[in-house]
Amino acid sequence: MKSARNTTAKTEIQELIASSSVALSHSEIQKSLEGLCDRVTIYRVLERLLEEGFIHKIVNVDGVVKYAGCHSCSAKHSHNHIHFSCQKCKSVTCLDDVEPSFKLPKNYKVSEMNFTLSGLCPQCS
Amino acid sequence: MKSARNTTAKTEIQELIASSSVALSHSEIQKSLEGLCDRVTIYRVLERLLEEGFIHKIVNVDGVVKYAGCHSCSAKHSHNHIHFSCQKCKSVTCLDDVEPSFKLPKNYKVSEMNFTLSGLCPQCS
DNA sequence: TATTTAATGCAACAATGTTGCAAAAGTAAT
DNA sequence: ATTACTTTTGCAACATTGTTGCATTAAATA
Repeated sequence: MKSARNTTAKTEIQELIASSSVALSHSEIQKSLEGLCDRVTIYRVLERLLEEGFIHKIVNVDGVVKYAGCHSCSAKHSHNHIHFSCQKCKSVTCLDDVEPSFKLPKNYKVSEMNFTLSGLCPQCS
Repeated sequence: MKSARNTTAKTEIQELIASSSVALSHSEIQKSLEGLCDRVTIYRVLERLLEEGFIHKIVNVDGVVKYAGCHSCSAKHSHNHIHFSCQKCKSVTCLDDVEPSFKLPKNYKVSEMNFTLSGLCPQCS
C-alpha cells in the first residue's frame, strides 16, 4: 500500500494555492517558491494534489493551465462553476456560485466541464 | 495599405477546416497537408484566418488548441456556443445551437467565452 | 536508530509556439 | 509579359511547457 507523505514542497504549494484568491499557473508557483524545489517536483506535487482532490485544474482561454483550491466542493467535488479570466490584470478566479444551465442534445454524456469567460473583472472595469 | 493574398497554403488550410465536421489542431492540419508547407506557415495562416473571421479558436479541456470554421456566426460573429470534446474518439465539435445561460455578478464585463464539455459523443456512447 | 519506499533532483527529451531574416511568390501597374 | 512592390514563406534558432528514467534523499514506521 502506498501512502502519501508530507514534504516541504507539497506543504508549501498546497498553502500557496489555498491562500490565493486567484488561480495560479505552474510558472507563477515556481516564481513564488524561489527555488525551494525543482520544476519537475512542482508538476508532480500538483498531480498529487489533483488526485487527492485538494485542487482543481483550469484551462484558460489562452491555453495556460492554472490551479485553484477546491472551496465549494469539499463534499461532492463537482466543478461546474464558471471561471473568469481578466484580460487586464490577467487573474483567473473561480465564480463558485455561478453555474450555467444549458440543454444538450440527446445521447451526449458529460463527465467534465470547463467554462471560462474573459473580459474585465470588477477591479479592472 | 496591406492587402491579403491568396496563397496555396492559405487556400488549402481554409478548405480543410471548412470541410471538416470537427475542430482541427495544428498538428492534425500539418498531417493532412503532408508537407505542403512549413509548420510555421500553418501557424501564421491560422493567425490570419482568425483575424479575418473565417475560423475560431477552441481551447480543449486538455489544453490542446483546435480550430473550427465559423458557421452560424457569418453575420454577427459571436461564439457563445458550447463545444463538446469526446474522450473516446477525441473529436471536438461545435454545438452551434447550444448556448448556455448564467447570472454573472455585477461589474463583470464579458468579451469572450470558452465553454467546453467533455464526455462521450453520440457516436461513442 | 534502522528499514522501507515515497518523493526529489537532475539530465535528457518531446511537443508546441514564437521570432528574425533572406528568399519566394502574389498583385497591380507599366 | 515585364517590372516593382510587398506579402508570404522557409529555415534556423529559440522559448516555454510538460514528461520520463534513474540515482539519491528523506519521510514514516517498526
